[in-house]
Amino acid sequence: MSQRVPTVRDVAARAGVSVGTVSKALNNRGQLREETRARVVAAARELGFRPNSLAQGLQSGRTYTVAVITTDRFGRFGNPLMLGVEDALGADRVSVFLCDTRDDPIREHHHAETLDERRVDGIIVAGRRKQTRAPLAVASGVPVVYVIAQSSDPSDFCVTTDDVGGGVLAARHLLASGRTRIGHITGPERFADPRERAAGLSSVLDSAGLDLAGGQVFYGEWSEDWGRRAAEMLLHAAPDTDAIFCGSDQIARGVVETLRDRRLRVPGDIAVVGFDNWEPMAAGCRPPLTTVDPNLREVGRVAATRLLDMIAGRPVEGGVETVPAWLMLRESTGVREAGA
Amino acid sequence: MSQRVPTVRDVAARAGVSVGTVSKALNNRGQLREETRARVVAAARELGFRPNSLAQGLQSGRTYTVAVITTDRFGRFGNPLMLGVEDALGADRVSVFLCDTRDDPIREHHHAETLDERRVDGIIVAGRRKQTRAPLAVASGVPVVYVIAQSSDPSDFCVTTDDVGGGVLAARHLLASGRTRIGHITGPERFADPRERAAGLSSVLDSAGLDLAGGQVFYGEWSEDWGRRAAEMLLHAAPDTDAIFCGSDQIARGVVETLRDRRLRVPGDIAVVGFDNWEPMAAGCRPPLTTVDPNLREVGRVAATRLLDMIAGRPVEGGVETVPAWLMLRESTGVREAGA
DNA sequence: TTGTAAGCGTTATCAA
DNA sequence: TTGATAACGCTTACAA
Repeated sequence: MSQRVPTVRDVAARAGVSVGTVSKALNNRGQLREETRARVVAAARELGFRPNSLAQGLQSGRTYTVAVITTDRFGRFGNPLMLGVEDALGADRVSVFLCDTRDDPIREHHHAETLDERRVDGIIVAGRRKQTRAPLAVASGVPVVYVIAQSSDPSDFCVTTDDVGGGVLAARHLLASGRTRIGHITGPERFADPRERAAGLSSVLDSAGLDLAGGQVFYGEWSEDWGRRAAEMLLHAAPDTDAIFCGSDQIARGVVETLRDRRLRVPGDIAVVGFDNWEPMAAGCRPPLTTVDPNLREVGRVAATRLLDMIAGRPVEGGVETVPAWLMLRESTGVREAGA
Repeated sequence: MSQRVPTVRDVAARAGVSVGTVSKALNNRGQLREETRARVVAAARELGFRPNSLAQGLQSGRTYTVAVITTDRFGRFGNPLMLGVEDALGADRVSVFLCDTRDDPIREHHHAETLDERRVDGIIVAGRRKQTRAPLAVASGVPVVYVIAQSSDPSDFCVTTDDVGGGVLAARHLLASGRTRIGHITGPERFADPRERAAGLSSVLDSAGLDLAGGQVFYGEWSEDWGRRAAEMLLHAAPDTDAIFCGSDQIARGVVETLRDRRLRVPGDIAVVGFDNWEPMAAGCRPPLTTVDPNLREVGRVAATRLLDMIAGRPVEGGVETVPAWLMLRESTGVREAGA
């Protein structure tokens, strides 16, 4: 099976030089006759030589490897984040260990140990929700960047989404489209993310001298079903509602369904804004959903970039960096139909 | 920043023994006085010693690392697969490099090179669709397992989903629920996956002496919108249809929406079966979708297990191993309501 | 029972 | 311009 892989020594022998020369030739270091360098390069190619990165890492102390520890790789959350991480890391030939803790502290600890042993250059710890967590138990000296969930140690660096800003974005857009009776249906009140989104909405409504339709934020679950039920409740409390901002695209789907059942047109009678920009959910909706994109890909990119900074020894201040959200415009907030 | 990490030498010094003794003590090898072993272990713990896995790998030729090369980490596909892979690998302290090619051959080649250099123990190449692809261009001798997309080299090993079987499952279930006028709406005809699902359905209908409602398979796109449009077409062609098997949960969502618009009850008038068991789509549907689960987690588990076999030198025959699908029962195929 | 030393595949230093 | 040689941190014969 496992045939012998050529080493610098093999290349050296074939090129008729010493191993030191091979190393210099292949890494463009030191002074070498051009002819020699060419001969070495040729020999290396002929043998299909690939430098053993373990040996390189052992010698250099750098592994060109970072790990992403995530509590959930399911669904909408982890994927755009990973994309952004790879955007930033890919250029540098940095490879990514993916570690899923499945929300289990034991697993996390286990992974942290393994990563220590593997001498990764840095670690990105990604949480699913905005909350404070204990710092990762890893060898001191290894750079760590926290994503979304931030470390309880204020000297740690964290990058996160702008949920308040997302709420503001949605609210301003609805006001600009001429809506004034805006309701809000979202996830569990015990989580910070939905509370921040609601805060963003409220701040805009306050400045405009408007009240929340239905007189309250409808906190509930992250499900379509909650969207359906809450929409009933909201419309019961405030039948003249002309817009609903939803804390997730899933909730928005449920809301839209209820509206359709009630023969209310979207956006004709009621405009709907979602949150997440979870493509299959938002684009598949009828009508397609205008929704706040939390910019997770950019979050990932920023996290990885800062991590590279730290690895390179460039100072990165502790604290939280917030990445702005943006609004994906689709039809659910389109201009009111003529005659509506 | 980067403080010095303790080595065997440090542990040896602290325990007052030699490095060789440390190694033996920590790895339970050779004959050692129990007292000495304990002293070494204590010293190691006090120093927070973690063996450098690069050095271990260099020396042993094993890195306890495998890579998963995937063409798309988006959405429903990659996540359950990765879960299964980690199920099988986790026990062994094997870490996973995640490489996303973004469907770009250049990127794939680039990743293959890097993985060669890193001396990964094995590689899982995951495609999104059932098709034949060129073998991964990697150093000979490195075990590779293909997932879903199979290698054109018949001596390579591939594990894949049972789409024919999935179609059979759906069909039998519908027949068993008393449906006889079954239509089929699915994805693009140019892909093998939807064709196989259709073949499974047809085989069952044939044996039962039944025809496909609407007289044809409705091939189209993997979108809700296609589901909506195709449902109209199907009902136009065959108004007495009493069940629709859909090639994806997204399509099924669209179908269900059209049925609701037409005041047709699901499952009362028409039963609907989806494909994928993509939780948020299928469970969020009203009514929740009965759907074929292609068992991707198991596919991942099998792939990783076979890869470990190959790495361990246990022979694994080339060819394709098919993992059975199963049916997730929800309400969209429930018993007909009384009086319907 | 323990210590010494060679070797894994690189890179880097210093001589030649 | 090139070649020896010593690290890097570990495991493992083999010697003590």
